[in-house]
Amino acid sequence: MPGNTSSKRTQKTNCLIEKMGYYLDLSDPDIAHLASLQKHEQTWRQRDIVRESGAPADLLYVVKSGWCYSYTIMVDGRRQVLQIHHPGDVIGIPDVAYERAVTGLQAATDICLCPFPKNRLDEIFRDSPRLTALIMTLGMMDHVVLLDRIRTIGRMNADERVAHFLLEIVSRLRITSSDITDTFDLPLSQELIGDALGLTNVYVSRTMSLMERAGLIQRMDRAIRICDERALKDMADFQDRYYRIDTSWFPGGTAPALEPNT
Amino acid sequence: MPGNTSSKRTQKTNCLIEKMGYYLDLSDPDIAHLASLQKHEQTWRQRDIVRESGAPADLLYVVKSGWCYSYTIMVDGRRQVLQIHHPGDVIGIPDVAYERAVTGLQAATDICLCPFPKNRLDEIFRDSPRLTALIMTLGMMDHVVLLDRIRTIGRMNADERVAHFLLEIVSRLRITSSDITDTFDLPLSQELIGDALGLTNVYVSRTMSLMERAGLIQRMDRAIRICDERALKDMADFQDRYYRIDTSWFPGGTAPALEPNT
DNA sequence: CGGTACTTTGACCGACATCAACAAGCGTGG
DNA sequence: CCACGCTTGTTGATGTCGGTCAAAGTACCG
Repeated sequence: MPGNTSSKRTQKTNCLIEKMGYYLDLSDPDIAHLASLQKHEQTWRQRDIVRESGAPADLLYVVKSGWCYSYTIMVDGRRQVLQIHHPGDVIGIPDVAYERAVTGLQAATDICLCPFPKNRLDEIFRDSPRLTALIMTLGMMDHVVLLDRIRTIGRMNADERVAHFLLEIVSRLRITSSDITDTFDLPLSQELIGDALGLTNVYVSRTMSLMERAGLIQRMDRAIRICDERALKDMADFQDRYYRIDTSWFPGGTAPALEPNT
Repeated sequence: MPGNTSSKRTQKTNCLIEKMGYYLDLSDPDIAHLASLQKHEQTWRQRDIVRESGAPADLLYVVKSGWCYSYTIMVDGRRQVLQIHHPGDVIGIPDVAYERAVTGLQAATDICLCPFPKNRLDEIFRDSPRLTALIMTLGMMDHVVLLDRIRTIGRMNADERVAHFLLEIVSRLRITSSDITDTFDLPLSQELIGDALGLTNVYVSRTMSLMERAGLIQRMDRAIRICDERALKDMADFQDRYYRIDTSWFPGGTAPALEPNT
């Protein structure tokens, strides 16, 4: 069993295995596989650029600690933040389809990532159909989260967007940190949040101030407390995409993976 | 055969195989697999709802002819169109992760789809790692297209959004119809386009009129002619995600699939 | 012919952007 | 220890892009 430190969020010995294990019973070989993806690790400081958009897309990354984000820059300099990556996430699955990275990758806090070459996926595909299915499923979850994001940006106004954003973050954190209830640290600038939601930093500030005054949330330093989760969920029409997935179709039933083929 | 119109575009004998074959040399067993997914077919009339959001997500669909789209409805009745599906597309890969469908699915034109149960994917995973990789890759392409969409909706103004939208459609059509150069039929109402781009039908109308007056596009009935593709690409910062993918990491090299494993 | 779906155009309005100024916190270097 | 720059958050004044509402025109279809 992956160890349990006393730290609140990031310092689990192995976030990836913990996250995967949340969804599925992992066999020993599967655990070994996952662990081997994290042999090499590398750290970056806050605001460091891990990978530029357009760079060769030969690496994937497992987030070991800290937060980072994928983004694109428009010709006129505007930025769109596409995804926030938390400990336990595998970054870059979509880039696998292309020779060059579609998005940039930047550190939101000091981070530790474990890069691994994308052809390592190939091994997993051969050795463990069950792990393959899980990795695919995690990719599809990301996909669905993007659909939610499109809906949010395309058809919701500022306060609904912010509410949705906060709820998504909490849901995500709750997977790997079951002790999180309503308060969490949000190490993201309002400019970043704005760039994720298609708003400006100024309007994010106004919106969050209003939400706080309305008693929906509370802010202490960079920590956020969700005061009225029910109300937030209602206003943002929020669905938790992280809580539960369908593993019924996975090869090998719900038991740990059997020996691969014949 | 479902009624055969004289139409020039959709009535290829097998769009899925054609599209897959565009990216990869397919082995005979692979072709057989793909063909078997399309044994059953079913037709819907324009505006019919194929599947409601929240329905059991046990089926995937291959589009045989016609256009349809995925969407979500907000509590206040507003709609966000998430994806347009063309002949050859596989619909519902992301729904595989969940027990219930995340999006609704509706016919934009009269359509013919081939539904197949999602556990059929399981077979493919076992039998053909190469086809597995391709299906995953197609899923990731969709993913990347969604990233583009987020960028478009989040940070671009109306004319840039429309330009991007049109270019994406042409790129997509060009995969399965190499004869399309600059003119194509666009069987989508402006309301639908607006719902896809986070705009209103009114403003889509205004925008397209302006673009026509500016000589960027030309409209005859429902057909669109891209008059100045260069200019459109520049204004929308458009990247073609469909033209070329990376298959170098696929199992079995670039040759037609070898016998699986060992 | 009447009904429905779709497009177009005009008048008006509002949500959010833009610009700008200020304050607070923090790391760095003297 | 203070000074400085940098990043971040807040608040106000003003502007604009796209929404809303409404009406009229057109095409299609039963």
